[in-house]
Amino acid sequence: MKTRTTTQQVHILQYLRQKHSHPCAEAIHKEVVKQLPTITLATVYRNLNKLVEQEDIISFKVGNTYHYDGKVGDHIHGICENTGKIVDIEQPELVQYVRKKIHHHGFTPKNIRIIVTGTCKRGETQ
Amino acid sequence: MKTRTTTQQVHILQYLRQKHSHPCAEAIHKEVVKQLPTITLATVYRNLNKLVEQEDIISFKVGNTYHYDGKVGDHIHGICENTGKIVDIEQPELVQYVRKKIHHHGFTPKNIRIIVTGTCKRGETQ
DNA sequence: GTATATGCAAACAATTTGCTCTCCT
DNA sequence: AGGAGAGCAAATTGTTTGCATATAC
Repeated sequence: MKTRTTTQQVHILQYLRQKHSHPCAEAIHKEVVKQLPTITLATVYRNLNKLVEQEDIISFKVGNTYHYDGKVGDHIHGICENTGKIVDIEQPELVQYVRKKIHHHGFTPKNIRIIVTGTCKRGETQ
Repeated sequence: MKTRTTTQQVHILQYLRQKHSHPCAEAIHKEVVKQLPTITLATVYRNLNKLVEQEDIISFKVGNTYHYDGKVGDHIHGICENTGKIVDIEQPELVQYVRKKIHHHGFTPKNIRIIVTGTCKRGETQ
């Protein structure tokens, strides 16, 4: 089953690449529908699943909801309990180090998701 | 609203403390219902939520489902793509190290969840 | 005794699926 | 032309909730 590049897919991927928040499917739909008025939430989900499979984007759960991220490199996600925001913690060497340690421990890692709850700088001043 | 210790809660907590897998609510219900035939899935969920809030247990998502763990100390969860099992990767110092690094990076961490997909030792020989 | 927790069934929210039609290639 | 994808609506899954009754304190 060869995959086909559709307008919808292009828009979704573009949006995720450009946007550096970590929107959920509904937020993505809300945005993309502005340019493609007929696109449905189901289509957004189907495309997101495809993009994740192709490793063009990554996904992770917060609460009950999947969030999507156009940045695929190793990084850490921080969920600020005060601002509610999901922030990127760019520490690729740290993730690399964790990866190595886990491997030494006898588990061959593929994907590593590190999700931290706590407070970001902005959140602390609230 | 002061909390009350019920038979149901005791059984659920006991089960999670003793069992070192990482069952989901349904699996817990399946087990606990053997001793408490009238307990419902809703009650299991209510108690699990309470226990998580009280920090007697921890929870984390894999795929669409919450999994629960009676072990609350810092550790890493490995999801083996071959066996399907969730294994504990006991590396408390590593998690401590990650915690420290994240703090230095400007995010004050509370809970850290590290979830790795890959293959465990047993999975590799399959 | 009183209020919190249970059991039951119904509600919910996020995500998926079946079907028909569209439109890439 | 042929088939992957879109759109729509309905289904499914995991989890939560409202209400009457049971039970812990």
